[in-house]
Amino acid sequence: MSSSTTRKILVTSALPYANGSIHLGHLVEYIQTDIWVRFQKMQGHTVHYVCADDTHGTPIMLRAEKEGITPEALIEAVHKEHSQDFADFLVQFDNYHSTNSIENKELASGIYKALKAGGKIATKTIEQFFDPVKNMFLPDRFIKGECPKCHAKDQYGDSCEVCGATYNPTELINPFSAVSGAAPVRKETEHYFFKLSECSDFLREWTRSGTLQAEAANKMTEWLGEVGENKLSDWDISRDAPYFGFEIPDAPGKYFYVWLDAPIGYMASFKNLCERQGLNFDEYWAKDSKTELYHFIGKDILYFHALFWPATLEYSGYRTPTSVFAHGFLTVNGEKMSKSRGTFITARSYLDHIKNPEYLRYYYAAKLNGSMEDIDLNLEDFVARVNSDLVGKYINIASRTAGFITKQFDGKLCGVVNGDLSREDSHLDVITQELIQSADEIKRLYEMRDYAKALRKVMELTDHVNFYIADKKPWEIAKQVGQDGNLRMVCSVAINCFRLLTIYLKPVLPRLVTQIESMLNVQPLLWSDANTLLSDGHEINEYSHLITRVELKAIEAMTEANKENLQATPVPQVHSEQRHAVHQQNEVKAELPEVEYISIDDFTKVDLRIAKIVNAEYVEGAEKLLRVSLDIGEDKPRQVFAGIKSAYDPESLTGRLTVMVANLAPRKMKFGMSEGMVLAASDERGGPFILSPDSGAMAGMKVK
RNA sequence: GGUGAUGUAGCUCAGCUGGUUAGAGCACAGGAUUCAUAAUCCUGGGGUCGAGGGUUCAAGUCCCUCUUUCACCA
Repeated sequence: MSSSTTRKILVTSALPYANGSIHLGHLVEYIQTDIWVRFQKMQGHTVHYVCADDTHGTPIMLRAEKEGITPEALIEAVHKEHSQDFADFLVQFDNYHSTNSIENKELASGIYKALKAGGKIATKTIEQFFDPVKNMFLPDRFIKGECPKCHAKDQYGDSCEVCGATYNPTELINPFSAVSGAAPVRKETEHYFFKLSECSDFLREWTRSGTLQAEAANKMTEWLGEVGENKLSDWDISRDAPYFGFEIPDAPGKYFYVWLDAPIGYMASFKNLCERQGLNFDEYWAKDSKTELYHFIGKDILYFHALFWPATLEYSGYRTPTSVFAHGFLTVNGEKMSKSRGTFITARSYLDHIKNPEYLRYYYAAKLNGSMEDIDLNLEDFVARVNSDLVGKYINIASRTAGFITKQFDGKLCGVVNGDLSREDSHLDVITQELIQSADEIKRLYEMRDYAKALRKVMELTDHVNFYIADKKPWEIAKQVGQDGNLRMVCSVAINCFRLLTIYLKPVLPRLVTQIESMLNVQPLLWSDANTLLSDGHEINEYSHLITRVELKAIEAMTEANKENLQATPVPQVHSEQRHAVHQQNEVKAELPEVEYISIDDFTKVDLRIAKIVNAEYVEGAEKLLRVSLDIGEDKPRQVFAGIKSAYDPESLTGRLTVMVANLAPRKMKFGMSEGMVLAASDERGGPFILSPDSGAMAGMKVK
């Protein structure tokens, strides 16, 4: 069967960002990759599967600050959590490293120097938003404001979630920093660029050389433009301090943008593995490497992996990837994962409720076909499919025949390989042969990452084995006198078929298969074992239940638990500044499953004061605002624009006491400066309702 | 808005370069069976293949328009 020589393969999955937990969307990719890697290892090839946490960038820095810990402490904790999640889903990395590692720093610096020496680095002065309070430049995602198209409030600096418009943060109306709330100012800064615009010939060549799926290649031509047309612009690879990352050599205060060093993390993780295992790094990464290199990614980060990454490698003297395999997104019950529906499910939550990771591995595998199409996790279908295929069909084969062998034949099988085809029961050879002959087809499908078709084939074979058993009726043979040999033959055939099916399912169900190997009393199964059968007299161990059904109740409990989770997290978390090495797909904007507490210190930062409304009036041209003058015991009253026009007449407010935020950063509005904020309650049931203190409170008193 | 993909039985999906009455699994109904933690086997109902035009002897499959859902537009 296999005349193929041993291949040397390096495989990666995209690096998850160290800013949040692994969820079921992430797992599509890791499970897809892990199955492929296990499959290749079963072929006897030399395979190294490496990954790492993506640890740099503004969101990590700010989150660590918020939690009062160092970024290093944050990423170490997340690394531990991620590692455990992957291990529990049987994702078997050969190395799980970090982009904040010495190897990565050296490689990133080396690559940068090589690019610079090759004339591929330029500097340009650009203008960026700057937070004058926090003293830092702000990524687009950290600037919020009013959408220039539909005027929705509180939108991110890159796109509007209400109308879907995309724009530059400079176009936002009344922008403010999501970090400090201050109005950002424009400030010039020098940035470093990778001259991607000079790489289009190379990239056009590379993307056409069979490295990408057809759909992905289409997208590339869209990005690259027609021959002669240069649609690529240079890539901004630097960020200013403060930034959690690697400082650029000879450029104090300038740091590598997280996306520069993230994919280099693939190399760094492998280098770390090389150092521990004595492997030859250059054999895999040198320009003339004969080994294979594959990156599994989500389709949202194709841009980085099919343009920036190969160009970076090419022009810094390294080999380029053999292929980039992009997959689609995960939907749950046909929709985006949603916290309110309880379908935003973390890896840990799944394990807590469903326990068995192999159900999910099987279900994903049954859906994955190697294309960029999205896949749907339909929870009812999940239960039906897993129970029917794995318990009802596959495991049932062993369950219904192994007992005869152990009870009546001391666990000893008879040989089936030399069955005489002229015998009346030659059918048994037909079924066994069908299974053996399917090995190559299934192998081909795994290789192409069409696990859906591979498993459909395996389940078709499983059906055939069950037909066979129904046809032979071993339970009837067992009642007949003098038919022992026949009974033993039928069950031995079934057990042999079960073993073959087990080989085909091993990449998907590694833990279950380990148990089966022990029950069958065989060495760890390799793909080449599909050429052989169990010998005459081979002794198997007693069958005991290997797998239980998924309960729909467990699914319901899981989604319920995740709904509860949502209610505990009313505080929206600032979204990541960019897509990261792993897709952040379907991630709802309200981040972080944990409750976010603030300290008393955080609270006292807010200066709340009793304010006397000395005047209130309509603002010409404003639909929602009233101009309010507030006395808080200062020399002159504060001017505040409050969005309470819909609920209050100006006259009725004058003279009232209420509560204001006195130290909110002043904001220039269309109608003038607003020097604070009047607090008011509202939700879908009504409002706004401003607050009133009990009698005795005086203007200027601090509220705490 | 532009681009790409997507829409096939209740659910999840197959349908290659157009070719007989459109398929599978699950679910459902009836029957068989009892070795197997009701698993298995047989039979059956169920789809105007998103909508409308067109090309063709022949279209789920090619072309056009519209539409659903998703993504990308650095």
